[in-house]
Amino acid sequence: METTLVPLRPDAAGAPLYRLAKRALLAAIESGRWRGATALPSETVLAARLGISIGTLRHAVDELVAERILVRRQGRGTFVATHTTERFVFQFFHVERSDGVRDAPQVELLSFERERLDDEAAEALQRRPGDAAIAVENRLSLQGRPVVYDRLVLPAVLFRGLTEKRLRERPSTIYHLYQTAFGITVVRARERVRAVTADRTACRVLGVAPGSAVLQVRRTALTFHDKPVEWRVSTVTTAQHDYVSTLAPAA
Amino acid sequence: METTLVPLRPDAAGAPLYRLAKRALLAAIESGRWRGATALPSETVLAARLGISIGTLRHAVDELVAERILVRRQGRGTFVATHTTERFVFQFFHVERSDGVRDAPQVELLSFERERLDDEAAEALQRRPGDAAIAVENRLSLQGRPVVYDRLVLPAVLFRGLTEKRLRERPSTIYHLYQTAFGITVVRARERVRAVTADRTACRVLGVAPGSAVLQVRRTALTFHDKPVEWRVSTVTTAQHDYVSTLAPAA
DNA sequence: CCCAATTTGTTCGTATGTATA
DNA sequence: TTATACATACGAACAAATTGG
Repeated sequence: METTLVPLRPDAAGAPLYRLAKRALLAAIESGRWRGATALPSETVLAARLGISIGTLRHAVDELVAERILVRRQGRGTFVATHTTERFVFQFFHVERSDGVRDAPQVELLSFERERLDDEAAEALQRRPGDAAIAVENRLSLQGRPVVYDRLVLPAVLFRGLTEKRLRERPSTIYHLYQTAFGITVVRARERVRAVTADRTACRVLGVAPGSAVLQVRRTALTFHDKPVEWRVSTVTTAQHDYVSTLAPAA
Repeated sequence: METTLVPLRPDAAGAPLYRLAKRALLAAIESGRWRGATALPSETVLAARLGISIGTLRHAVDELVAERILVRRQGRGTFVATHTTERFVFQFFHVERSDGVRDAPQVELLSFERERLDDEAAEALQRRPGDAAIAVENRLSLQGRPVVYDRLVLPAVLFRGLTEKRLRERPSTIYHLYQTAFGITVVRARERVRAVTADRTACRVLGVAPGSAVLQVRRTALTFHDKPVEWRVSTVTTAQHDYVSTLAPAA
């Protein structure tokens, strides 16, 4: 599905030009055309292709940068944001040591299974209960200490060809694998947190005492247009760590 | 301390003009000159006063709007953001019903006392242990159900003249009171969440069973230049509610 | 109800500075 | 050094929302 950048025509709804430009860019980004290390065409070229002024194009790109979908680098170009370890840690991983030290977690794969969506996962993923799914369990450790027990559920249709081996041998983060191997870019996530008492599995995986209070984080990871692509329930020991709410825009 | 808007002069560090403009605007905002319902001078006027072009001024204002310090309204003007109930609910209150219904909480004042800063509060507020402080306890209910038990600690120096009566008779949110009565504008907050077992006080205030798991949220509320002005520990029952992490920039 | 004044929102164009390869 | 890319800054014109007469 190759989209082409053509001169923009006014919208029925009367949307401003820069939003039309944003939509056009987003469609091109979704098509995967600019994935990887190659930069987008320069602002001059993009503006010319879309038949708009450079200022208007910049307005569109500004918004995509604010949404962390694009990254601009002066002198180099504009790129589709990739899921490097840094981005994972700072945008999607919200657990850090109580003294404030942030660190990338070490991940251990505990299980990989094919299953069916239960009601909760189905609702979160906007699919039907019983649809084919892949369930993955991970243990995340910080400074050698087990801290998070993750259970991921993925719609099988979106991740055809995903095997335990591929998951195990990925060179970078899971979201980076989604992006490079399946063309699925996670752009943001919704998380809801509650306190529960640790169940047997959590006790075993995290080594906490039965009955201790742990955090349960329910995450829906979204790609473009807020389409859900992953459902994840994380159990977090907060004996020596905290869940940190994403901070507001930087000064 | 009345600051004046005068033509900008280049910076020693070579900072861009729009950042100098932003700093100048921020200083004027902090001085309290534009607090309340009155709009800022129009963009044309501000640009003229600062001796810069309208585009450059808009760049500066754009950033302040992104940081939720200013609010623009087409046809009306630009205003200093106020702590209305809406802003409180959407920017600073992170608890909502598990089914996703967001609602403004009803607040009950439980206690109001003068005390001294303990080590933890002192560190969070960047003050010395033993400094004079005011401690306030609140119970927040949603749909008539007690959900949050808040304990606030305020440095007494910043809130001279704060009495139980004034707190009780405030017409709007607590942050609105800070803003209007003490000239303290909370612009953002840092929160760290952990799971704990409810202590006696929490059980009594929230009516939960002893030993149940509850959330503990530690918040440092910040004003301009990230200066801490309030330390708050909230205990949240998540039997029927969730703590929702602030969502990324909207599409 | 419409008109006029005011204010922000959008769009265009141009020139120059700064970082990178 | 040179070319290219984004960053900053200026100015102008018109559109859209709001307010008050």
